Amino acid sequence: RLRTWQERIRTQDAGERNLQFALSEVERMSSAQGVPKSVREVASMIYRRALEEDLIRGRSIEAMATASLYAACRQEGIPRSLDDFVGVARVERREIARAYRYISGELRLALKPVDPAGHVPRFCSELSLPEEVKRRATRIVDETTAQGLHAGKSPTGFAAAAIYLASMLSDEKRTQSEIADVADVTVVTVRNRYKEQMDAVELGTL
Amino acid sequence: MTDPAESIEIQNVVASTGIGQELDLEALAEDLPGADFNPDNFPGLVYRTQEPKAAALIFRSGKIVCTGAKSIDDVHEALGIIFEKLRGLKIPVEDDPDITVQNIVSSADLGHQLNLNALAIGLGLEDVEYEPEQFPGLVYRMDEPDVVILLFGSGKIVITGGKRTDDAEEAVEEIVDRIETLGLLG
DNA sequence: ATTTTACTTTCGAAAGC
DNA sequence: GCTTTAAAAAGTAAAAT
Repeated sequence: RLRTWQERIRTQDAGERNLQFALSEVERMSSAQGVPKSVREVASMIYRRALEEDLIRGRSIEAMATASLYAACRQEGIPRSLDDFVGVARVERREIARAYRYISGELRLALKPVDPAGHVPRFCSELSLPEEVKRRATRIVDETTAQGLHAGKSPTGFAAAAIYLASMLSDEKRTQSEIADVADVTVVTVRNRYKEQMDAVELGTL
Repeated sequence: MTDPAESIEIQNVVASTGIGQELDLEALAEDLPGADFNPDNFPGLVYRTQEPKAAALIFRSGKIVCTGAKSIDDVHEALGIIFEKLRGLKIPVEDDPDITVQNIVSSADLGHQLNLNALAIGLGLEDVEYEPEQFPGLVYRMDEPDVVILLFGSGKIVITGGKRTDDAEEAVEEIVDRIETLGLLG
């Protein structure tokens, strides 16, 4: 039995081993970030497609695996920022970002821009905020987004600001610092964005 | 309404040329005050001109890259200064070296705020890169003229990748046209 | 809490790893 | 692919005041 196993390892071509490594990395990072199983499968599929299209050769397998996972989250609407994976990946951010652009373009994923509203439920849960705040924050994001106020802004920072505003409006206040921490942005960003949103929305309608 | 094309400002011109003569950069670094030469780091010697302000990368082969100039005339002027400096050092420089503009970076203002999300979808996700997590600008690759345009929520834009002054002008007209057609301008 | 400095993106050439 | 140069756009971050 051992001999057959060793035989298999020996005769396995490098490509197979690399694929296994990539998929195990997808699993590892998914677990670390709590990515659902269905999305991990999409990530595996994206990576296999990239392999078929010969997009992997000459590039970092780790970066391509991470990019596949991030792309899968984007495609499936599971809000996770690229920085969430930078923390668990073994390659630097710059390389992951480049790999993501490459995969996204070559595989024609045509992913739509991130909707800041997608981050609201997750952040609210981590802050133990009630449903009411979540609904208000989502409404603030939807309203300001419809005005195009989010153009060029960080989706996580934008969502964080709306939650800060909503939490105050609902008498469930969380400090800028608490919110900034779960969103992984600075208090300065929360402050800047929430001031803009404050001016843009009709407080009475919330 | 002011024409966006008239707001175009050239910010940087990159050009290449050559003096048709091999150079000893070690010696040149000694003779040229202000020259930076770190061969371990980069093979080119860096020399900066004050007026017009520009930076030149001078290579052992005698080829030179000039960057930072605000106009094509400034590129010629800056390189002219460098040619004279070299001649002053008894280095033979061709009479009138060919100077090739490789890239022109321009900025402009469309005069209206832009909804980049809507624009990303409208212009076609295939030709667009818009990742606000990473960078606030929308990157649009245009075919004709062959340039890359960075569009911001403020309506300010950057045009780069063009080799002719006209490229930026044509690009602005084209992008304004496309945005208007989409009903996303103003 | 505000100011300054710095990094993100796009582009191109150069010589060489 | 990287190294270096310069420049704009606007957002974000970190260090300094």
